[in-house]
Amino acid sequence: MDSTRQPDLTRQRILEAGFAEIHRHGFQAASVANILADTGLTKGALYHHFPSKKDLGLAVVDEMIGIGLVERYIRPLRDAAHPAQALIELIGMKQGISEEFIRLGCPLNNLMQEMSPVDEEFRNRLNRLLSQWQEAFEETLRRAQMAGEVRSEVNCHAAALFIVSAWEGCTGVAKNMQSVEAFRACMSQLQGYVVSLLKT
Amino acid sequence: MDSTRQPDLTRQRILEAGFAEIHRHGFQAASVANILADTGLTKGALYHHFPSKKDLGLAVVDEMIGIGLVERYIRPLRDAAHPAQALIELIGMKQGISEEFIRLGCPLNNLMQEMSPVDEEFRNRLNRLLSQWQEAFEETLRRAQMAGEVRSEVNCHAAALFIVSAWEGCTGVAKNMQSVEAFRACMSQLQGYVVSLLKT
DNA sequence: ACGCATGCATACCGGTCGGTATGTAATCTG
DNA sequence: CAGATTACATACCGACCGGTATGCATGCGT
Repeated sequence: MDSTRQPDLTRQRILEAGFAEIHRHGFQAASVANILADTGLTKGALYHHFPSKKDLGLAVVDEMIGIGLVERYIRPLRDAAHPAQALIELIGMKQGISEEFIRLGCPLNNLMQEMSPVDEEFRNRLNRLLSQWQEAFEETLRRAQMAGEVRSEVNCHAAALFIVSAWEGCTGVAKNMQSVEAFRACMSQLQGYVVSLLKT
Repeated sequence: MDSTRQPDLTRQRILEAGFAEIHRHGFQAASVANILADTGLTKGALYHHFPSKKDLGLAVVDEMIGIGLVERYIRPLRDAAHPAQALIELIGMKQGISEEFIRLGCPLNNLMQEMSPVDEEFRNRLNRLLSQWQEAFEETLRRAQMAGEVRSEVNCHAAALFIVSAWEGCTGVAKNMQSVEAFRACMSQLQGYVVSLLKT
């Protein structure tokens, strides 16, 4: 039996259940009781590892959403040998889009829309992730620009901001329409925008 | 003294206070008590005009957000003599963007992100507004296409979907960054996308 | 002028919320 | 092996939530 104490593992379980609950209901409507029910733990455990519900939420942002963002979207761009191609492929999204993701939306976008006007600390943490993402796009565009693939007059910073914004917009609208097709159609238009930045 | 009974006026006051409260905190976190405090009314008044908090929310969607959407964005497009120009100008947003709007975001987008996965009735009502908006863009693009201003191979339906999505994405990101500049920069890129649909 | 529906105010209720105080067993330290 | 600290479980609390039952005054139809 390894039913011995494994504090960092229980912490991780709380984080995962917290992420799922927040993804489903948003942060404010997320119920601590539900998180505990999912994990089989009790309040003693949660409030031992996290001072408050808000701290749990912030930890979910950093340790779940942030890490996922880097692994899924940022690192593939940084590691890409051919930046322009990698960017277009990433927006193409060969990787299966889970139904769940369409139904519940992008966790980062969800929390931004909900928490930004309400709590400065949330806003700052979320904004940090957003900036990382934007910078990854900007860096990729700049690399492609230096490689002569992107037109020299393109403002990479503004273009990167727009890509992030449009991406989140596409996921948001697709969530409302509950339509994977709409998402693909929308992202396809975004792909067209990126292509329009390339040299002919 | 006109402190006589004016039921439709009090109903309107509840709607307006409800809209403001929902805009600030979202629907689920919106407090009925706050709405009443803002109006100076009591629960008796609210639950006389609306069966439940949810019904008030749905009425806010239809009678406040929906009407505002039509007046501000849809009708100017329908009435425009020169569709392409009107579309680009609308995205250009000469009309002052209130700080409030940047801080709190687009009411339609906020509610979509919050309520779509949670409540089907909300999702349907919101989706109806979204579709109206998209159709207004589509119609405008099609008119411009028939006038020979937009390239004939452009898919007006998909382009309209993207414009709506990117628009909401821009407001969402600007809200998170709390930056009017970011919003303008982002919308400027969207403007560039629309221009790219025109004949050279 | 009278009766009755309408328009609101007041008081109250059960339920859920995040958070805390306390207890206790397991683990680490010396 | 003893003591201290860590890692939880249990029980409980006040605050707020949306909603309801009731009361009462106004305005309207007749």
